[in-house]
Amino acid sequence: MQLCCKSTNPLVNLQKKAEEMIRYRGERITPGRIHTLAMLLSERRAVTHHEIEERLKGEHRFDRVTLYRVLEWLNEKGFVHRLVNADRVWRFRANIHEYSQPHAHFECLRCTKVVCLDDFEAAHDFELPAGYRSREIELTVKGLCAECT
Amino acid sequence: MQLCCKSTNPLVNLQKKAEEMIRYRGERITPGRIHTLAMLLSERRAVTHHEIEERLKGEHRFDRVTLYRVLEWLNEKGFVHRLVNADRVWRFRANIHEYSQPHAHFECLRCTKVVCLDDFEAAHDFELPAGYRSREIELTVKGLCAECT
DNA sequence: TGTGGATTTGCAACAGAGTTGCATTTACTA
DNA sequence: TAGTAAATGCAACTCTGTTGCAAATCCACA
Repeated sequence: MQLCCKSTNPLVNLQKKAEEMIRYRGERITPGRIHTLAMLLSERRAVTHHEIEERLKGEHRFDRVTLYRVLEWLNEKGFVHRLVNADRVWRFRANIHEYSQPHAHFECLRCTKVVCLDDFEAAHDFELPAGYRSREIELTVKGLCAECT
Repeated sequence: MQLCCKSTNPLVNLQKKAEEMIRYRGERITPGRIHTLAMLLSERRAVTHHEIEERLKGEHRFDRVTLYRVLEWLNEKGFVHRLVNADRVWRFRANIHEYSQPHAHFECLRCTKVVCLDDFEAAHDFELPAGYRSREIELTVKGLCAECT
């Protein structure tokens, strides 16, 4: 299990990688998409819109609305996924490695940090009410992270 | 497994029950608390602030801020718990039956309705990163409810 | 039963995350 | 390279929830 492991590649390589990922799908390449996806590829934690905005401020000027739309687009196209925790703020994370593979999240009750627990197996069959159909299972372990213990 | 099973008791009895519950803990009785808790006791689904407001409109006039504060108080005191789903809106549910007992939630991807799956057993031990401590496990099954299938 | 004082309530104003409309700019196709 | 559909920037907006403060209410105690 690995947490928050920054890629060893320089960010430039990730920008190339992001560009390739988008081009491969036949979608339009824009600076917003490249920079945002590259940033998310470099980060294994799920990060907020605000955090992304702060981090991209240096290399590329961005309107916040544009960033919202880029994130929504990346989510729609399956490049990233998003989740919401107790502070009711969207958090985004690249889908690389595990396209559509379910995994659990850990949420720190004190600092509200969210990390992904990749080796979760969604092997549990749930008995649902009649007529209900399960599509995905989201599991969040809440507690205290190492810094907050 | 039961879903959204309205109590067979008339609402008046639930108001008495709510009052007893609060009095038993030595807390102050107010109309807001009684009506809100009674309403939540009658409902097994997790409901939003807005839904509660609508439903209480007839019997008791309420300021929305007061309702927010009542809900926060009920949550703090352990009479209800709250959860947030993909629409980033708090949902509240009475804790009766299962004080502090973990259970899963089902969230409909189309109508965003949330129901509680009571017979979930949080028997899964998770391998957490070093220094991390688990306090509770939240499990959400996402899919389509009977009406939306 | 009446009263003092801490709690709760109502109102207004605010805060933060996210959305919408629209004119301008950009990426890509032909 | 030009035309066009898509993406961007800006301003204004919505929606959920919060804060400050004066007025009303609850309840312990006399």
